[in-house]
Amino acid sequence: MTQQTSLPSTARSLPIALLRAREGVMGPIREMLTDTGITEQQWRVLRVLEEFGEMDTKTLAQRASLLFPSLTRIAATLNEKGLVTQTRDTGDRRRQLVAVTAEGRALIEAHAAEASRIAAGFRESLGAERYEELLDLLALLAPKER
Amino acid sequence: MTQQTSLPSTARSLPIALLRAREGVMGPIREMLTDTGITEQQWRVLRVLEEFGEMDTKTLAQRASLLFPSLTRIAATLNEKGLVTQTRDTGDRRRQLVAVTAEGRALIEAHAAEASRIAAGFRESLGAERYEELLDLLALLAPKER
DNA sequence: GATTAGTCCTTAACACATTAATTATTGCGA
DNA sequence: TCGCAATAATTAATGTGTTAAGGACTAATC
Repeated sequence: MTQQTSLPSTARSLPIALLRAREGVMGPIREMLTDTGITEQQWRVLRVLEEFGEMDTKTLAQRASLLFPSLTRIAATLNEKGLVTQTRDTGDRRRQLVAVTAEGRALIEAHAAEASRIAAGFRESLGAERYEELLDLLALLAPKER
Repeated sequence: MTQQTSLPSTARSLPIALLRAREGVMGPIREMLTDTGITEQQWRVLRVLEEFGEMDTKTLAQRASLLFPSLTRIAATLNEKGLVTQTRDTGDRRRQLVAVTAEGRALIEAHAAEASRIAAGFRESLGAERYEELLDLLALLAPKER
């Protein structure tokens, strides 16, 4: 009596499908980032800071979808590159505030046109309706807020 | 005159949405894998080998969505654990063939029930129709075959 | 059959992901 | 105020992702 529980074929596996879709999407983006000298995660951090302004690292980690230990290194790297500042919260010295510098903003703006062109390309390739639908479906799978 | 090219809000960014969806999906799966002693990628390799049988590493890497250097390390690790075998192709000694062992198969079967329960859970939470639709949309974004 | 190019795989180097342990600071209660 | 739990951040350890370079073998060309 072998159990023979039917695992889904790897070809229709949701985790693998998500992985492969992300590979496909990141391809052109990685090309763009190559000549910025920063990584995909560093770009995400800058984007979030530019959109929402200075914030504490906990909020930053959530918005950029990064774990704390990763953010520690990334913030330090971006600081060394002069793209962000790190300051202690005077009220609670455990907390750290991060903000994008003028140089960081300049880096984003220098590539904003290409980045939005790439994003628009994917939107167009799926069609606006299916694209929005996809984003909604993906949001349903995201981890619940805590 | 600031340029003000409209980058999509990070909240509606496709790469970030894919990342967060994957986090959500991997949560329960990671829990399951914790007591197997193997990683998510190692599990993927075993799954592919169990589904398709022995194959060369190039094919294996494609089916498991892994880059070659990663697969080199992962196959070596799985070999040490006694979960796969690695043999040279006698016809072309550059090539390597990988196969799952009985022990590897046993590991999969020991967790197949829980794995398929998790997969079914996601399918149910979205509804079968939207679930299939999601897989189709994701497939459209995957890298083109070469 | 020696040179050359191409293919398969490995190694190296650096950055990130994940989990766990550690440090620094704050807040609370005996 | 002393200790102790809770929170914010860092460090450590292991494994993977990515790019580039290297090594081994094969195939093509002359």
